[in-house]
Amino acid sequence: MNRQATRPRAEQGQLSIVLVDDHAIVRQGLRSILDREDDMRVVGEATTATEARAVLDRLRPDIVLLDLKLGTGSDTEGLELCSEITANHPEIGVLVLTTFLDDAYVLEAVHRGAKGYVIKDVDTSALVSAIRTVARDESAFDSRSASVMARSIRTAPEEPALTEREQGVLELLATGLSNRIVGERLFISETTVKFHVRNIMRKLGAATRAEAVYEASKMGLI
Amino acid sequence: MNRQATRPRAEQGQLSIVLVDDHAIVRQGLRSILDREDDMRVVGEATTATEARAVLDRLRPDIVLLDLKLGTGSDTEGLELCSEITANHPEIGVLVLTTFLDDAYVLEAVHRGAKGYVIKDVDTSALVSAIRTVARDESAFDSRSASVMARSIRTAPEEPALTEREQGVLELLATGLSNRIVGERLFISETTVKFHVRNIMRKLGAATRAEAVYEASKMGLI
DNA sequence: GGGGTACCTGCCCGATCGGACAGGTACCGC
DNA sequence: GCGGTACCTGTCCGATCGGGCAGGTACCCC
Repeated sequence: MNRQATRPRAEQGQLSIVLVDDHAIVRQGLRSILDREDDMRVVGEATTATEARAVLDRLRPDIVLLDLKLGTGSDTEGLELCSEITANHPEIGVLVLTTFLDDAYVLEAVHRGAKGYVIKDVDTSALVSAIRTVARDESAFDSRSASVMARSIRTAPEEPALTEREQGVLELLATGLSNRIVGERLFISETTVKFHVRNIMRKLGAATRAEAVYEASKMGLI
Repeated sequence: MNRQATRPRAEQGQLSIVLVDDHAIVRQGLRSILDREDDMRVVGEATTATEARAVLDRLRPDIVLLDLKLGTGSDTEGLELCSEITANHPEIGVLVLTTFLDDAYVLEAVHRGAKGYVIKDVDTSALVSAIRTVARDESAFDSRSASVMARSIRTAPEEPALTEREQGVLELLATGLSNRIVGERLFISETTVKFHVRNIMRKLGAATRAEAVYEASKMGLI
């Protein structure tokens, strides 16, 4: 790989990088790829969010390669970590490097300040170049996550955003309960349940409760 | 890592290994881990099923580390490859090494002759030991996939196993179509659709179409 | 031939749904 | 106070669903 004209900001002219990923295999692979680049240096690793907080506080790297899916803890732990890093250490560039492309995750990561989003099946040169891009404080999104963002912008106007009540009704719908029974469970009238069901269907663009449940399930709402 | 008593069957007393994975990072990580073991040797790599067929025919390794999720092609491409390898080269040990634990995938892989199933977030020593286990023609399943198999055996009697027709009906249900419209789409009568819908609900243990769609969505049927 | 399965169809009926009306309370920000 | 939102309730009605009944064809395996 040829050197780039840009100059990183780390101590000896090298980009310092921390890896946050719960897969030893992946960390090993990244190390071995990045160690070949003489302007990059992997200075630390973390396997959990807690570990990452400590490591980043101490090492203050230029770049964090962050896998959103950390084995331990909740699904959103990686996203929360992402927020924290960009809030507490705005000088650190967060490059999300994860396995699957999930529309919601891409957008969420961007909201939370990630400077790039790359899927793990990119080839090594694309990854290395994404890191250099983030180091220049530019955005590095692979073509697929970029198209997710573009689609989100095009279709952004209409956001589902269910209310708490609707969420509760939706969850009971998914278990196959009738409006009357849902009402009994939530201590509201059947009429009110029908009211909420209609709003849920409208917000999710569904024609029937079955489709609403399907869409909600796809979107991870239930 | 200490040597094992068992003797592998490769040419110079080494286990020959082929990696099949579409992620360059993962291949790199595996290489760098396995190259440290003096009784193992990575002799080839493949990123697609087609490539894997050619590589395996030529190299006949002792072990294949196979990622079921190959970027290109259908979701089942990895599984089909698994069948082919065990059918055409029964002497090759297939160790599935994949990212997520999916009950259906574990069971399917076992059916198709995989000798082991390991999730990528295992630590390196567990992986190395799984490879040695498969080389001895024994089974190497991590605790989680083993428990999936155990659960499947316990709950095996009742399997959903939708028929093709039911699958087709289910997919249209999820899009919010009524029985009548589903019938029009599939060129069958509304009565027949109702017949299938009832069978789907029975098999999935659902009381309504909405619950059926939810369960199916959770199980990855749609 | 018998048994199993997937598949297809009809009729009937009560329960439920989806939607269109028309109301109400409570809280919050300007 | 006024607008906005979330929430709650009712009545009416046609369409749809869920389930019980009874039948059919075709295929494969033993």
